[in-house]
Amino acid sequence: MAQSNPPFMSGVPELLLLRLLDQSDMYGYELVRSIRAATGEAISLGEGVIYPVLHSLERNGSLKSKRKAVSGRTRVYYSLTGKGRQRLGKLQDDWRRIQGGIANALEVPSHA
Amino acid sequence: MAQSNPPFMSGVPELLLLRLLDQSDMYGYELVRSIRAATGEAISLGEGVIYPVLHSLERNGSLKSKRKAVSGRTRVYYSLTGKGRQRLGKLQDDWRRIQGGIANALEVPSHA
DNA sequence: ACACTATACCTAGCAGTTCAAGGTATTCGA
DNA sequence: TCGAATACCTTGAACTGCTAGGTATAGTGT
Repeated sequence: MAQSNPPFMSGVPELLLLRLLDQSDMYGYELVRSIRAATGEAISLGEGVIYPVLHSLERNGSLKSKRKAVSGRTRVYYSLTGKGRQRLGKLQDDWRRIQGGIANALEVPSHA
Repeated sequence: MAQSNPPFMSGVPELLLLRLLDQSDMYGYELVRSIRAATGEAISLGEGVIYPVLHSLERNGSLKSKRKAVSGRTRVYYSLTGKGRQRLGKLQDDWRRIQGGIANALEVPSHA
């Protein structure tokens, strides 16, 4: 059946979104800039990445949304659910694991 | 014509390969196990990942290979070239950058 | 009044990367 | 002698994330 596991290093956009939403509710457009800021400009994810992730997280119950009209414009604020907080924990663990693994490999003294 | 940049978090298999080969010459099958070991079992890349990367690195001049017969079996040993060492440096910098960015985002005190 | 930028939402389609699953051949241990 | 381990390899597909669009409203400068 050729059932493929997700690539070993994926889900980072999801992790960052959940992490920021754990600190405060935010809307999509805001998250785009917040991710850039929170990572010290190291990571810049476009709207084409953010919105689809937001939608799939809401579909699976990790987020819930609330539309809010602000001076004529509509914003969709997202907040974490219990399931989302759980998901965040798992992704954080996964990340630390692979991050630590790579750190190990890199820390070994160089041959030169 | 829809020219896409590589995903912001790719090239880790390549990084690990180059890093290990910087320590000592190795052959493909050996690298598969070395990566598992060096990362403390955190990352496990199959032969289907390793061999293609090895070949493309050789094609672009980052590695050179040397066939060696060992008790009837043929092993292909790879070693870093100058270009490969340069490539390793760049990938290491890239990695530290994005790794640091994510660390920043995660280190901010949690809302809970 | 008009244009231009920023805000704010969204989707389709593709490109690049990694993965699973095979295939070949030799050697070694039970 | 039969299976597991060694050692090489490729194909095809899955998955993620990127580019490039699209809509609409509000603010700013001229």
